[in-house]
Amino acid sequence: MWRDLFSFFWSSGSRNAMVLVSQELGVTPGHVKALLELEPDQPRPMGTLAESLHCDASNATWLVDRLEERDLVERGTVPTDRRVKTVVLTPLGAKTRAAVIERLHEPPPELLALDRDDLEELRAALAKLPKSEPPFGA
Amino acid sequence: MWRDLFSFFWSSGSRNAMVLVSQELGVTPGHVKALLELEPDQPRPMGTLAESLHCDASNATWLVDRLEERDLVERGTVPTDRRVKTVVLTPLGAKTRAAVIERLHEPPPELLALDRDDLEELRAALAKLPKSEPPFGA
DNA sequence: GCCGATGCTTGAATTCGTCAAGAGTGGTAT
DNA sequence: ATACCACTCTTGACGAATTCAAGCATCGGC
Repeated sequence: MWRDLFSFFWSSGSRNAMVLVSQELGVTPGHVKALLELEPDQPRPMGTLAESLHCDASNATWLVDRLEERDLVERGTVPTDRRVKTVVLTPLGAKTRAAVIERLHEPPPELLALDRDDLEELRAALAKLPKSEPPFGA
Repeated sequence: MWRDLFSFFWSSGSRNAMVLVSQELGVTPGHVKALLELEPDQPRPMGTLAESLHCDASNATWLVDRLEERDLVERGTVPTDRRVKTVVLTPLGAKTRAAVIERLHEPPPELLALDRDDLEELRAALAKLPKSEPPFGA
């Protein structure tokens, strides 16, 4: 049962969807992961970014450095605490992020092979899955 | 719709299941990826291994080197073409691979939270998915 | 027997990830 | 205020994973 779902995911392009997408858009998988964690016009402290990326603070620094080099994000500060540095998407960053999400949400061909009824059935069943906080894009 | 499924995989432990499993078993994620591509007692040329791993030939060389160091695989040759080197699981390798598969197939807690009816519904819907050749373990 | 194509390996460079140490700031207690 | 500890981010060292360019041996025609 679970194996069906897992195997499907593993075999379909979904497993390395992010790798493929990042190649298409000329960025690295790391860039993509980070971009997805940032909401447009919503600066975020490095710390919470590292946390939701499940990685070291120094790794977050490195990632943001790479993103900043390519004008995808900008660093900022908060007046209340001069220790924290924030990260926010630039217009280019927001655009790239939107493209990534658009591209990631394209269903794999395996799913498109299903007919309308089967799709609806699957949809209904999936709706029962507990909502683990959606990672991006509502 | 597809987004539900994708988001589920993304958010649930499944995304880094391989990382966790490899830590448990004392191998690296790279080891795991490679092990899953090898059938026991079925030597495989490096080339096709690299291909199904979607990686460079030199990367495959590097990976197999690491596996060989740990006695998980052995290199061999084919009599018909002395250029190709084959890779085959050792007994230890086969055992490790089985453990990995066993562990990977355990469903994530999110799924276990569903009640029996919902599970059955999901199962029925998934059964309609086209069979993309199962990557491992029947 | 030469010559281009093929299969693998080697070496350098890049990305990603962790850990240890440091610089700067904030908060608190004396 | 000053001393001290905690917190945030950065830097540096290192290992894992990945790619590219170059090299070596071998194969397959011609």
